Amino acid sequence: MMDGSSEVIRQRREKAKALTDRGVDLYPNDFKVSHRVEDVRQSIARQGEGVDDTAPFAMAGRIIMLRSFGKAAFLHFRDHTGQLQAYVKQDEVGEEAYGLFKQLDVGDFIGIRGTLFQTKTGEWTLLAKKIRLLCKAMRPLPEKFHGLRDPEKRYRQRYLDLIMNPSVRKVFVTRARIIQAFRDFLLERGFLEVETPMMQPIPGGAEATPFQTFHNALGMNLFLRVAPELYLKRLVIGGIDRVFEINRSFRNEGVSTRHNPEFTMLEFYLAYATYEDLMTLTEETLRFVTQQVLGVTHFSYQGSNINMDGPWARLTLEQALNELGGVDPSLLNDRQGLLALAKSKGIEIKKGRRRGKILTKLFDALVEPKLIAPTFVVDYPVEVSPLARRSRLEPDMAERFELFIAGSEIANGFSELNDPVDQKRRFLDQVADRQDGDEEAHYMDEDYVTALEYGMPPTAGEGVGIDRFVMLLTDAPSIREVILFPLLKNIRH
RNA sequence: GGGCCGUUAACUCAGUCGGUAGAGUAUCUGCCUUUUAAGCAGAGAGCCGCUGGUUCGAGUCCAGCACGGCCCA
Repeated sequence: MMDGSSEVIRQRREKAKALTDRGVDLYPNDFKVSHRVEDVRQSIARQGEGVDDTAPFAMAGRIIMLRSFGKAAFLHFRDHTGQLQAYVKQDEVGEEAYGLFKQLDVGDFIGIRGTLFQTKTGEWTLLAKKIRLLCKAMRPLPEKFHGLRDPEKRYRQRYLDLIMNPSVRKVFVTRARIIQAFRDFLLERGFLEVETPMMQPIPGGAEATPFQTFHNALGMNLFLRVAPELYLKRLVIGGIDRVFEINRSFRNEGVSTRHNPEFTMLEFYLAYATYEDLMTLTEETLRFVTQQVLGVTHFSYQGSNINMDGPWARLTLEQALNELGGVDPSLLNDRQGLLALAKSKGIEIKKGRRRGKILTKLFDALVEPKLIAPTFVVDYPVEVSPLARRSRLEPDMAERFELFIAGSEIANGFSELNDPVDQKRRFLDQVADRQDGDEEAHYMDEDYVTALEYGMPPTAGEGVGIDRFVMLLTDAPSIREVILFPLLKNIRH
């Protein structure tokens, strides 16, 4: 258990004490590394049989496997770039050093000076001339064959997960490459990357419940942002007319396989563009990232084959509800009828919700799981899109789309509302919704309206759920598999 | 918030009808100087998630709680 009194841990402590008693420093920091495992692999690949077997190497890493004989041993050690076998024998290191070496365990960090040779099976191996302890591990690693499986331990002690499960490490390398590919794509097109406040006096930019906090010195309530949107648009007003941010937002909601209270979003804004332009750009971006990371533009996600080649399907919200959700078109403008339908499907709609909200709730339950191939859903009611521009043809509709892949919302974008008078009216509607008990409704943001009054060029903007997209490209069944330290409850005793 | 499932050695897991705790790996001891989940022989290791209840007796049955997983809202 975690109290450290188990037999294995007691034995480690005794070994550590025995080493200390013999004058061994358990935690030195003066070992200089000349080569990483990757360097050795590359040099072998380059030189093949011609590798110089007298060249000295100084290498370091964690012992991850140890096969010990009487007076010799094979071990595998690992650094960030890979793992390599080493051979330690008494004839080479001497009796004294070999005696100390016998006290080392799997999990300890070591430094080895030696030369390369091939074993009789042809495996390139570091023959130790000198071996040193660099850090004593006081707890044993999980078992080598089955690894660490308990999901709770994997998340709470992610370092063990990373040591024991190579596929986990691969997921997070892929995650980093995905983010890099998004960044490369946008920088290439002249976007400026910025950072805007995560602590906001008025939370805005999404319909979501915020976390609240308090600044002591300023005596000021603050919210963790639910989206960076309103700040990024202030930057567009300030003349940065291609701008993006990749960072955390926070929503005070339950956790699930698709929701973590803190999550990573890409938001970008492009002036002189419309939501139509944005859909085209979204296809290009996501195809580019997929191609960069996977080398192809198709992949399998949880048994579904996903092809990112375009053009992607486009459906209006009402079409989707009708054709995929089986909602009778005559009901679409009948609030009472929609409420009855929701009730019959077991979908909870809180009191006083307007028609648009009911439509999107029905959509989430009846349509979203069916949108497997990349699909844009367009034409959302204005009342659920308080920051989006009205359609010129249908003023009750917003120029807005959401992108769905594998039954999951991946992106949300629209032509931005830049009419300050309309924006103020929309905020007032949201305030009314909030008074009707909708905790997710927007707050009034007078300062943002003032900013709009200075003039924002016609602009289109979008948010992309990075964690969800990483799930797709890594075939992860849960968002916790793509977040290094997902939020878990404290263990109470 | 609701439903179902899980929690046993450091790790991965068994544990029958309620009868006093098992395996593999790891660890420890001995042997072993080219192994590949090394091998052979031996040994030690447990708050059975927590609290209560039923019972002569609970890992096992019941209730509550905690944490986790999946599904639903």
